[in-house]
Amino acid sequence: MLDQADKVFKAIADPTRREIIHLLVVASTALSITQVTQNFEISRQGITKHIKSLQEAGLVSISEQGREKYCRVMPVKLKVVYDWLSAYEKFWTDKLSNLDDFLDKKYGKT
Amino acid sequence: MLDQADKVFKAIADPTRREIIHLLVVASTALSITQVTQNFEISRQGITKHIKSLQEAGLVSISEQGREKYCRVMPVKLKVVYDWLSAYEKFWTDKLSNLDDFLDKKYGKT
DNA sequence: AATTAATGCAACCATTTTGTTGCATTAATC
DNA sequence: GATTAATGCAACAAAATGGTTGCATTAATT
Repeated sequence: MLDQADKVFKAIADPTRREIIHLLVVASTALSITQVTQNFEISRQGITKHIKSLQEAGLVSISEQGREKYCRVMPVKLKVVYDWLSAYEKFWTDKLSNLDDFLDKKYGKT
Repeated sequence: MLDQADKVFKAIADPTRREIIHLLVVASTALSITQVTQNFEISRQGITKHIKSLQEAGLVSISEQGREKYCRVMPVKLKVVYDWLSAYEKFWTDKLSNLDDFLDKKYGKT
């Protein structure tokens, strides 16, 4: 069984799913499955599968309303990715600390 | 053909590959394929395949030295993920800006 | 009540992924 | 020169992925 973080990483690995996330954030409102589908070239069932995987990752929550299912994005769930990345962030945000690391290693930590 | 960003997202989707990245960052030195393998339960060939996918994503660079291949991690390549995330970062870093967005929408932007 | 629209369910398919094993090759060591 | 160690190459297999289609169900509309 994949843990939640794993599901999020897998969910965002697919470009279509990243686009769905983007669409729902930009829409800034819940969209039905049909409405989501209209923004893509693939079939409704294809979209449904993607949404299911997003839902299992917690990235999308669904509320039923009559015969429609409204999908709302939960961007906060992307935080696990952000947290994982934060351990490596220093490698691109702070050139100086890279140099520090380098010098620490070369001349010994003070 | 997958673009580079896509390869990075796919590369980090696998937990073993995320562990390899972590191992190489912690090691803070290049490790041979055999050395990497010793830190996992799976076969050398399994590791080799993972390293190949990390290499194709640009996340690992390899230098040959005699009969050995040394793997060095290039964490800066994770920046594409960070950049993608930055569009959503506001949803967990700043509660106030969420409220601002909400009020902007409800009462109109000033 | 009949029709239409939104979705669910299931089967199917091709491709990719994640792993394995066996054997070959090449480089280092005794 | 023979042996050992690090890796490459190739075949294989199981499972997951990303997509399709056909038909059923349920809810809304006319």
